[in-house]
Amino acid sequence: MNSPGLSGEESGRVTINDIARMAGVSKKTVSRVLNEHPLVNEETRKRIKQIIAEHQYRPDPQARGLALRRSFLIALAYDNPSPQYVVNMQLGILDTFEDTDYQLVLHPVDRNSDTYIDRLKWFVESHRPAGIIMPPSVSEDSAVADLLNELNCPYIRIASVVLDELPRMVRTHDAAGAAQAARHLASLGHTKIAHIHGPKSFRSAHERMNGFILGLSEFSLELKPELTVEAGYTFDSGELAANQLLSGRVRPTAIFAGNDEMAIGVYAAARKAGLTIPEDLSVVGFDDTPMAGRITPGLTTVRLPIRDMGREAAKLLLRKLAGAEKPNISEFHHEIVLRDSTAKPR
Amino acid sequence: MNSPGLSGEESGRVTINDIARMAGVSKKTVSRVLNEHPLVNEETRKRIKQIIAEHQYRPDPQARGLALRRSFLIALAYDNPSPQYVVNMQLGILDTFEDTDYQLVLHPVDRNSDTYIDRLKWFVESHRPAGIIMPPSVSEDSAVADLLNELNCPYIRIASVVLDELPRMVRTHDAAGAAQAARHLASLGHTKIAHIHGPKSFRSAHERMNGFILGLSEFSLELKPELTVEAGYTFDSGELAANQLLSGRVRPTAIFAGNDEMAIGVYAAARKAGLTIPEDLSVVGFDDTPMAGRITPGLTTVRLPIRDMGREAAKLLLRKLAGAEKPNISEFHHEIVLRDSTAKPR
DNA sequence: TGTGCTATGACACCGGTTACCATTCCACCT
DNA sequence: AGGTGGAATGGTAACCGGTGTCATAGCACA
Repeated sequence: MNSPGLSGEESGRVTINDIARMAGVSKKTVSRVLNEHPLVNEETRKRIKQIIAEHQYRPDPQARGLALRRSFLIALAYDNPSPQYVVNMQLGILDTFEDTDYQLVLHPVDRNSDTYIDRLKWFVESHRPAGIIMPPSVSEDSAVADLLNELNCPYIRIASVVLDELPRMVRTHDAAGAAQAARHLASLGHTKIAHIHGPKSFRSAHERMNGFILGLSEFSLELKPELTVEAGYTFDSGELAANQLLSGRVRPTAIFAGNDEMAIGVYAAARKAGLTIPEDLSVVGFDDTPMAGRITPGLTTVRLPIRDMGREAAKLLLRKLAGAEKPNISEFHHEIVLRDSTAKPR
Repeated sequence: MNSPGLSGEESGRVTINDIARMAGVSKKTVSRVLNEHPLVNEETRKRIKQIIAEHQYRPDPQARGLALRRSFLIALAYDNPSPQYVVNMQLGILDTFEDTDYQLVLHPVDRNSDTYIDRLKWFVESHRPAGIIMPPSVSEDSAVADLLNELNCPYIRIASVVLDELPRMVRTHDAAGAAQAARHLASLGHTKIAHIHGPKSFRSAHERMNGFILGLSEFSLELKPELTVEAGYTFDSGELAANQLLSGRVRPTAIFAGNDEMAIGVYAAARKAGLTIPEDLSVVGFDDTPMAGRITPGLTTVRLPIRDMGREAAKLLLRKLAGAEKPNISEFHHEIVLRDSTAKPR
């Protein structure tokens, strides 16, 4: 009814050409408005914005991407086995992307395969994602980082240690969190304290163990080698490790597990050994998975705000894409969640 | 060293023009080969394929999408609150997409917001996904289906009931699974059997209850109204419902919960009431979440192969995109997993 | 009159696809 | 034997919907 001389009004999609025609300018000017280019007359800008709003025009991301030689996809490259972790990370990232044009695509990585680097390369080369977010342990993989640098693909790493010369990452303080666990157990009066740590290939496993040792040292305690076992961050491996500890020469009165999964494994082992938690054995986990609150007795654990971290990682990435030069680190701190799995030794 | 006369060899990306030049044909012919068009000389086709392979040429999905007026994105539109479910669904879908050009993007839906339809519309219109996969309960939302039909966007629904005139979906048989649970409890000798069902807004909750009733009826048992409680598929609501059941006039000797979360809530309630599982109370869940196997005693539950379902949903979608006209349903069946939470009543 | 800045447009280009046309070759018809 | 129609094949140009480069017009200021 309005905009006379417009032929394609009924043909479905509104394009930049339509907007340009209606505003009586060239499409280049509309493009300038879309991209917040400064050299546009204020009047013109307002008029075009008005028309864009009226017609609910949205530039086509594919066309834009083609011209810009990049897409509006952000990939999450992950290999964390915990559904809880993965989902919360996704949700956090999506929170940030909510009103942007960016879409989150999933790129699970199997670091045991011998093609994961090729697959990633292939993905980046052909889909040209705007950026990549990597939680541990992909974030700790230098082969991946090298590849992305080579391909000039922006990325954000989430890790518990500083990994880049030019740091651009979300940093957690696993060591500090583990230290809290140590202080808690030590202040309850435990002295025979054991630790089940995660696989050596995970930096987080080291961080947590070192932090734990540090925390103990504040109470003049130390972590004895015979009370230290490596496991695989899984329930079964945790149970196995606990069996070993509980049947050893010195039976610990408290166990700090490197994650909740393994802590739950400790529960199973304790039950089979006829021990009651927390009376006979105190247990502390790490992660605060939902299960920690569901199980009986409730598991004392160390919480990390995964969703917030995802949100923040995405924000850092957007800032980088917007051209921010200043490198940046966002720090996140753990919080110990006291439940019913810890008590004074008897 | 080879392909003389080729100027752009070093300029980064291999394009369809490069391939055409090397093969001495027009890009149209290369395009025909890429799209499996029949009218190409067999010799030519082989030569071109050879060159494509040698140079690892991959057509740019964005350029392709622009020309085809669609993208190579498949969206997962979901609102299932269980991380376990979501992650396995994602993994299944990704299994299928592994060697295709399709990428999985996440589109969580909040059906309580009053803008979720607009957001979905906006997404589909601007990103033109090649298709959408919807698990429950989004799959049961007719407003969503109507929208997608209107926008002419292919989709696959995953649900426990047949929803489309022209069925194209992955179907589960929640009723049959629930019937297995009923048979199991009945054959152990239970007669005072209770059911905690999920929210009325979920079709699955109805299916499970109806199937359970059907299973009981085979043993001439019925589900008494006073032993039937509605809850919200969450841990807390399950615990609450169990409290109600256990303090009622007739105390049940067995409870079938509509999902594992609620079943774990029953565990908590039983413990607080001083009841031992399975001696005093048998419990059956639904879903077989990882927690079912971790908790003590192990939870007897009904398993659904989520990952397989995701894989299959993606396959159906690809088939549809490839032009298959025949409507299709893939059926999945449940399997009861016997653990230690059920026993004869005493 | 020359210089420099703002505001805008013309046009090629991103890397594919499609519509349409031209050519060759062969079978078939008169 | 020569003309004609159709299948097989491949070329050209336009197009998808944006962006970059460069040119140009208008105007203030020196």
